[in-house]
Amino acid sequence: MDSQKSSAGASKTAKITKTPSRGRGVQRVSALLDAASAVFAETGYEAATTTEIARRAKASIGSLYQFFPTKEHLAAALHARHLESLAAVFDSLAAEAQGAANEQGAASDGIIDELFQRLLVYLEANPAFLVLGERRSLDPAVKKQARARLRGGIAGLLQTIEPPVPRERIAPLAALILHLIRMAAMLRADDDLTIRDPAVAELREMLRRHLAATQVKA
Amino acid sequence: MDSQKSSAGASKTAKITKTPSRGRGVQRVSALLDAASAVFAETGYEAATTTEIARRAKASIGSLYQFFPTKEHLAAALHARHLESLAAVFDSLAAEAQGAANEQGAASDGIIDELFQRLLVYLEANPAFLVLGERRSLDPAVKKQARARLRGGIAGLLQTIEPPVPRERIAPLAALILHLIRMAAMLRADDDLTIRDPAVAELREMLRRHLAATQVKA
DNA sequence: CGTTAATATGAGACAATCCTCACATTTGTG
DNA sequence: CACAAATGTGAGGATTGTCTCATATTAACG
Repeated sequence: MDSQKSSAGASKTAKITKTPSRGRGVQRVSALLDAASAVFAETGYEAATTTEIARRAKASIGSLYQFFPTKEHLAAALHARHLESLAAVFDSLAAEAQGAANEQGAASDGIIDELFQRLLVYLEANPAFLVLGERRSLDPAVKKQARARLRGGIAGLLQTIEPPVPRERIAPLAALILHLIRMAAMLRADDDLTIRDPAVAELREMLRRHLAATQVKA
Repeated sequence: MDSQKSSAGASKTAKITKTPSRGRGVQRVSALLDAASAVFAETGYEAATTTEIARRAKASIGSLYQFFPTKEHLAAALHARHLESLAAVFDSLAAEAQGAANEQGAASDGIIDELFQRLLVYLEANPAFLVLGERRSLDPAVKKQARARLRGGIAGLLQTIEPPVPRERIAPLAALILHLIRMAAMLRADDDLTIRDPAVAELREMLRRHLAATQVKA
């Protein structure tokens, strides 16, 4: 919900975004973010126009700039919002893994399959997230932080599976899996119907095999 | 070298690009393409300006527009040029595989490793290719054709390895490998130093394992 | 009901960029 | 050398897009 980087300083033109304090404002912001998500997904970051976003949110441009002093701020807020949603996915998945562990004594490695599935669904439903995560204007520090957060979530899940994965492989594996999921999403969005489903199947099988081989069976 | 789509019709504003007929023009075109490659790689397609490209090529904007009637035409020509180079890589690799087959009786599956390596090197040396292949304005038909060409190259190599890969797995595998290589390139460009090399290693090991398991040992 | 802070509006200032055009220069050719 | 075709030039037309601002509307609260 926090629309701007008020805490992590170094904002050159310390332009203060007005956070809505009344119900109407909150709704507007939400509608603007929704519209932005759609437009960014359709046209990409650069080609997206603030005018079009405002139009779709049934707001005037002035209204948009009341809450988001810059197109870039709008993108940042939307990106942050998506990250929150993804964090929720990780949390629920971790809870499931925990539950399974308590019942059976150990979490299944199927949790990774489940993760793969859910993230894929999320990314297909919210293509703007990938667009925003790859846009040129994204502050490298923010990008790094976002990646670290996602990798951390995956690493957390990797730690729970049984038989275990060697400690030192967890970090690179998490990075790999994150990229694989993004790749699967791109693959589904881009490619030919006849090729994309078999290719995604091949990808998942490859990952399962690799994971199984990496777990220490001893 | 063919700068425009003179053959495969359906060009709406059938604007005819002037192909250089004198040596000076050929050099200009080459310099412009080089400059474009650099600028596109640095800033992405949309943020790249024709003015900057002309400046780097030490040409005037007028000169640029003499040979490329549109920024988009320039991008298309550059994309085509990169595709040619990549085709050359595939050819040389196929020749090697053929040579190895004649000497030892069967091509090694190490040829895929070699492919991976060479494409990775090419993509790192020519980041503009990825930029152009993913730009929003890229004609879907052209994109499809480019992908098919690359997949075809990989499929050709897959067919030569011994023990063989089942026929019906070749196409999806080729698609998968193509995406994996792109992913590896992005991974190297994007990620943290401490994570990227282990992650790429993990990726290559995963692919090797998957390939080995897919080959019919019988 | 009256005051005031929040929210809404859209014309247009300002800047950036693609591309054109009228004209200049170079170079191959008879 | 004379001529024509190819190539070179850069000011500026035309368009587009971000963001500002003066002003209008809404709604919470005593």
